[in-house]
Amino acid sequence: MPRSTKANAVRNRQRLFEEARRQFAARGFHATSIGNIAAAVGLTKQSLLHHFGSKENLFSEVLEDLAANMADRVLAIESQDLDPADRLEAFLLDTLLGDTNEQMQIVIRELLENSERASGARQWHLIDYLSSLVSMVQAVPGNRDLTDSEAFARLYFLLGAVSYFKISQPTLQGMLGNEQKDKVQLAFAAELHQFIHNNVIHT
Amino acid sequence: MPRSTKANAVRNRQRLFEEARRQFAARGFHATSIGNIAAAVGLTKQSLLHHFGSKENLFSEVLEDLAANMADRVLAIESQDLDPADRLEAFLLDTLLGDTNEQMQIVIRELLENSERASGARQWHLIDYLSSLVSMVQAVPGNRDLTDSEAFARLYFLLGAVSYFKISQPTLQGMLGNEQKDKVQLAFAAELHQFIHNNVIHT
DNA sequence: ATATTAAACTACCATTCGGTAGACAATCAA
DNA sequence: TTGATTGTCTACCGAATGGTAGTTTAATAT
Repeated sequence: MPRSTKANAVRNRQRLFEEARRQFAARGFHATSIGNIAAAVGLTKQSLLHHFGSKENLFSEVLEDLAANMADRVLAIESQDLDPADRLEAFLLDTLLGDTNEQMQIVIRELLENSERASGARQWHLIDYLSSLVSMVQAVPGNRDLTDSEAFARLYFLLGAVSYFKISQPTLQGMLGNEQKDKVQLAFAAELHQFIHNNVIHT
Repeated sequence: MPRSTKANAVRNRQRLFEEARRQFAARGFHATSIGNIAAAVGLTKQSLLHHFGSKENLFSEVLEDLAANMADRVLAIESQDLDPADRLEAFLLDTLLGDTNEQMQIVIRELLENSERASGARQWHLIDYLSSLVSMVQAVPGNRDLTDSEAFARLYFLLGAVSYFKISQPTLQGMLGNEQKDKVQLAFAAELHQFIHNNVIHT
């Protein structure tokens, strides 16, 4: 039984990382123990510390990866040839329906943490993300006359609705059952569509 | 120096309770220690346990109080003589601008927890709350033809936007500064108003 | 072949946590 | 007055946590 192979090392590091992201998203930073993360992938806590140095480091790495992935998603949408309104809707639908569960959970947990600890440079990842999205909102024909604050508010309105709905999924399923939950999700997407295209003057 | 007086006992219990709500909202269940709560009001952990039995009990009591307060707020709005659309807007503005910070934080934390632990009977408090709000949405003239799923989706859209915006306040302040944040909040409220009154056929 | 580095392990440490046990003082009921 | 109850305390326990130290094994470089 080999106790260390170079081939598995990078793979193990990746598995630890993904398990960490999963647990941080599901339970939050404090409630997650590095021992649990390591055990979940069949390693020990000390192997995890060997790869990542400390729990804080590991978490920071998760946050950086998350920010990069969110930026990638925006870029992927922006590279598509769509009308501004459709582009905005495509982004929100991607956020709503795509594999963004863990990201949304972690972002919201960070928003909650910000009321207590200063939380240093982390939010500066967020500001670039939001800026590009505000531009996306302002590009919609009906929104050209909006001030920056108004565009930001409209974006946050949409983003908040989608994020909140996303993290409510397990609760809604438990409350309404599976079919009803799907119906509501369909109606929610329609709501989104209507809101975005409401003021657009089609040319 | 008296170590126990009946007069202070009930007051101490109340102070422990409020400090607990504050810390649970700000840090979450796991990251909050009963020792910290007790120390913050000048008592010991064991006094807290005397009053509340266990950390779980204390938290449950906070949740019950929170549910009662949310229901009260709905009732207070419902008792006002307002048009249905104005009533819905009044409720959302109360949620947005009122002293509901800790409540929103705790509710969202519970929504996040629901992805991991079963979280038993807690969500059944939520369902009554949401039901009364769905009725409020359906009472708006323009919404009479909505199915239950559609009304629920519209409510959740609004409630999500407001909740997310509410808990983002500290982050927004740090990101935008105080004046900009207030401008955005004003624009957000306008957004809310427009969304609610958009489809209303005024009679 | 040998030395070095990397990756995993066992063992341990200091701290913190929730909770229990028991003592002591203050209030109230008899 | 006396006995019981209540509120608070000090002291302690077992479990879990993040992290350190040191060891062993496999791969790599010279």
